[in-house]
Amino acid sequence: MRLRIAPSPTGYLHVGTARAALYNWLLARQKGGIFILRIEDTDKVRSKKEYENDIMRHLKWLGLTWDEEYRQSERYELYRKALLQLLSEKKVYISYDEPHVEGDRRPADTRAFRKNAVFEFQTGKQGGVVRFMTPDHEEVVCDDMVRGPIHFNTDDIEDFSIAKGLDEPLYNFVVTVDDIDLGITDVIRGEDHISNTPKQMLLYKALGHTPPRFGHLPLLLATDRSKLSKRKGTTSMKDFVTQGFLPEAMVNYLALLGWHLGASSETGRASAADQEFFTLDELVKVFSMDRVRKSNSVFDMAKLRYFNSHYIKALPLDDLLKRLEPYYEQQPHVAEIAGATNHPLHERFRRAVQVEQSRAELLSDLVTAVASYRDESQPCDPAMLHWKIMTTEETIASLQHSKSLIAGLRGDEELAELQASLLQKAGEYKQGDRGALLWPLRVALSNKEKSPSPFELVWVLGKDESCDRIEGALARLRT
RNA sequence: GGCCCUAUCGUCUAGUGGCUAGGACAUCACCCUCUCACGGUGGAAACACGGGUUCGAAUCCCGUUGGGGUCACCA
Repeated sequence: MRLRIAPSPTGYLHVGTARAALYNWLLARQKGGIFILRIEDTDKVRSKKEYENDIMRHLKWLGLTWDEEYRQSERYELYRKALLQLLSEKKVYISYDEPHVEGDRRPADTRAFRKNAVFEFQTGKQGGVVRFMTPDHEEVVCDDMVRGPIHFNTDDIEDFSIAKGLDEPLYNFVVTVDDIDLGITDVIRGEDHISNTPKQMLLYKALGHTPPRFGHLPLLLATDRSKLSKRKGTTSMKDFVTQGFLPEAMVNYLALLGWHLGASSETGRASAADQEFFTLDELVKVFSMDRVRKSNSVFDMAKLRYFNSHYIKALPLDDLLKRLEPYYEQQPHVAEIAGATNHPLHERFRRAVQVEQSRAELLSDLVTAVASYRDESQPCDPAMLHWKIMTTEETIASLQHSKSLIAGLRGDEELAELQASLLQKAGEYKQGDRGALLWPLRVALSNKEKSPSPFELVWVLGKDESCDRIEGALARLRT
C-alpha cells in the first residue's frame, strides 16, 4: 500500500491538508505501507520555499513522518516523456485557440478546438495548450471508498488542459503521471477533488494504467457553514501552534472530525464510556476508512480547546515545561527564570506552572498566567481586599492573622499539608466564615479578583514573598 | 446555471427496519467553594419537508428544499 499527501507550497500548511495527511498516514502505518510527501510545485509563480518548509515543519510537528519525498519541480523529464507519448498516440492535442471569448463567462466549448488540433508544437507560435481528447458518451465510475460508486458522463467533461507547451505540465496531468510513477495505490483527499477524479481516471486509461482506489473526505467548514478561510478563523497549522495548541490535541480533534470509532456497546448506543480520546498510536490501530463520514463538518474551536486543556492537564510537569519554551518570547523575563534551574525564582516558576496547569486551555495562556507570579507585581486596590461588608479594621486584622499563620510555617510544606492547616485556621476564624480570612489573603497575594486559591498561592510564592505581599497590602490599607 | 457530493440536538457524532433517538463540546441550573477555574450531578436541545415501500421507518426508494464542491493556460 502506497499513499501520499501532495500539498502545493502556495500557502502555510492548512488544517484541511493536515487532516488529509493524517488519514493517509494512519492508513499507511496501519497496513505497513509507505507514506509519501510530494510537493506539488509546478506553479512557479505561486510556489514558495518558505511554504514548503512550513508544510514540512508542521507535518513533523503533528508527528506525521514520511518515508519518501518528491518535488514535482524535479521531475519535469517524466512529464515531458508522458506528454510526448500521448501526443504521438493522438490522445491529446495542441490547441492555439483562446479558451474564452472576451467578456463571456460561460464555459468554452472546448471540443470545438479539435478542428484546429495539431500534434506538434508550431515553431514561432506562442501559447499552445495541450488538451485531452475527452471521449463522447462514455461513463466513468469512481468507486469511492467513502461514498460508493460515483458516476460521471464524459459529455459533461471538457477537453481539459494538461500542459502549457511541452515544459509546463498542469495539475491533472502531473498528478496522474506521478501517482502512476510512484505506484500510489490509494488516494485519500478532500471532496473538492471529486470533479477532478474522472479526468484523472481518463488519463490513467490513456497512459495504459489502472486507477488507484479513491477516497474523498468531507470538507472542513467555518461556523457559518461556508468554506473555512483565513478570515473566518484560524486555518494554518502555524497559527494553531502560536496560539498554544498541542499536537496531541490537534491530531485527536482532526481525527474525530469526519471519523468515528462507533459505539462500543452491543446495543449500538453510545455511552459516556465510549472513547473519544485517542493518541496517534491508538488511532493507527483503530482507524478505518469505512467509518469516515460523508457530510462536511464544521470546525469547532471550542471543542479543540477542550481537547487541548485535556492534554495540557495530562502532561507530566517536566514535559509541560519543555512545551512551554517556545512561548517565552511573549514573556521574556519568564524565559530567564525558566531557563536557569539555579535561578532564585526557578522553583517558584515550576510551582506556578503546576498550579496553573489545570486552569489553562492554551500553552500561551499558561505562560501569561505564570508571568504574574514574579516579584514586581503592582499593589492592588485596597477596596478589593474587603470580604463582604468587612471594615478596614477587620480586613487589617484578618491579614495580620493570616500573616502570623504563614510566618509560623516551616516553609517547605507540601501543598496538601499547607492547605489542610490553613483551612483549619480559617474555619476557626470569625464563626467559620472562611471568606473573612481567605478572601483578603488571596487578593493580597494575587492582586487579582480571580485567581487560584490562597493555599496554592502561598505554596507557589513561598513564605517570605507571601509575607511581603501581605505587608504591602496592609500598608495600602493603612494609608 | 450544468455536473457531482451531502442532510440526526447550536457543533462533532452514535444509530444500517421495531430505541423513552445515546454520547461529547458548547449552553443553563445545582453541588463543591474565599474568587475564578477544575471536578461532580442534573436540565433544555435533533431525525429538513413531501410522497411511497412495509405490520412497522431516523434507517430503504423517489421527489422537493437546504448546504457544500466544481466548472482556469491554479493546485
